[in-house]
Amino acid sequence: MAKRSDVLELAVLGLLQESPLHGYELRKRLSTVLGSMRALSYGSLYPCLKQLLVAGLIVEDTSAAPADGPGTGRRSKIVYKLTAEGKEHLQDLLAESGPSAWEDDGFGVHFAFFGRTDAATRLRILEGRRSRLEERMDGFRAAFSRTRERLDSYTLELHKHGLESVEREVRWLSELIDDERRRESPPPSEQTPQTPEVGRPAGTRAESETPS
Amino acid sequence: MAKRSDVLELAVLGLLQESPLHGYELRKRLSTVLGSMRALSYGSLYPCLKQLLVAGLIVEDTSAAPADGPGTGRRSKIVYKLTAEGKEHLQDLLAESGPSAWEDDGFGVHFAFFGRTDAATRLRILEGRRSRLEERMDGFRAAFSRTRERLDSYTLELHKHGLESVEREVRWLSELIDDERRRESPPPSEQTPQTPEVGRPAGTRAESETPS
DNA sequence: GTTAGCATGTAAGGAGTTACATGATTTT
DNA sequence: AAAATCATGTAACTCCTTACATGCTAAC
Repeated sequence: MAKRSDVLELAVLGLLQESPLHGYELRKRLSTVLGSMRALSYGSLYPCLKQLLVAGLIVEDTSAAPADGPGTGRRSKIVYKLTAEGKEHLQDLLAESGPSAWEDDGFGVHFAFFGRTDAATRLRILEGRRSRLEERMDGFRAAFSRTRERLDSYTLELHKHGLESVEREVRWLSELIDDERRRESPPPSEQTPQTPEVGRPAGTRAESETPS
Repeated sequence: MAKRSDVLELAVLGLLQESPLHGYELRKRLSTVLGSMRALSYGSLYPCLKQLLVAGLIVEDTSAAPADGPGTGRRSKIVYKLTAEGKEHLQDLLAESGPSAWEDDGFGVHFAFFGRTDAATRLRILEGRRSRLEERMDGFRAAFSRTRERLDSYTLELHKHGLESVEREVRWLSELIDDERRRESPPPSEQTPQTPEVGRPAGTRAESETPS
């Protein structure tokens, strides 16, 4: 029942499912693949790996051993891979669609693994995230009108920019949600009822990519 | 030389300069006035106030005492105000234009108090923030082109949205910087050399507010 | 052969949260 | 008078970072 911050756990297991990795490489991917997540330190990563190891969710991948060292078990890299339990646990985490998947960090990580998430969960997470942001917008606007006159212009400008950022993300989410819905129940399909492009996840062409 | 997280310290001192407040009210304003900052708990705020108190930067404001209580010093609210030292220290913090003022949280708080910050510092902070974001953009784009083919569409979509968000903030900052520069050295002023609107900080009309 | 980067870890501590504990004031 | 909200605080705990310690490997 260890807590282990959840998002880090999901991120690590998710990346390891794609391919076995050692810690150093894992950390780099956490920065790049999960753009949302700022680079985390080894001081966080290695203890986390150790916990996952003792929990039996990952193991050292001996099949990738170079076996070129002299004598006793020499290896400079420790490559980890998921166990069966780890895969199962990852599925549980991916099926999670509660508040933890709507938070700034949590959402980014969950979204990054949408390719491995089932459609219904994707939709729940996107909608949860959106209503979370709509709440935040309401708070913004309330503070806005309540204090309208007695805010200096810089504070006002900051609020305006923040509000626009949130509105922008809501629009983005709405497009993604529409895409998901279209995939789930495609329109009556007036002609050529082709399969709904299973290989191509929704949302690939949102905003700014004009159809050539 | 206590560290005290710096941004919280700045936020508290900055708000108290505007008007003396008690802890409960202070916390509400931290959420609204400083929209960037998510609501922080009393478990953080009260210890911070205590530290500022023993550091001599704030004092309990006895002039605001209701004096309606029976007998010995009865008051349910503890109103804090800045001391002379506190004001001085606040000025030092506001003059800070290093990396701590470019970070996500730090920037928001510093920006919120730009009304009390001198022009040169404002410019340095805005430019520092912008180059920080440009670094982040470069990282994004590098990861983008390096892994272009082997990213699933959801991850790609996430990166695209993140990149566009940063680009948008950079444009916003560039407008603010231009405004600041215009205020500092107004153009040769072809006619009617009026004073450069001292009462109205720059950047009040960035984006989306079309001149009516 | 020495610098730079890869690779793995640990110990100490900073910064903030949750949960708890308490009581006053206002509203219903 | 009960319930909600205002108001102040503490203790334990979580999560993460910084700084340190170590050694291997590749490049110059």
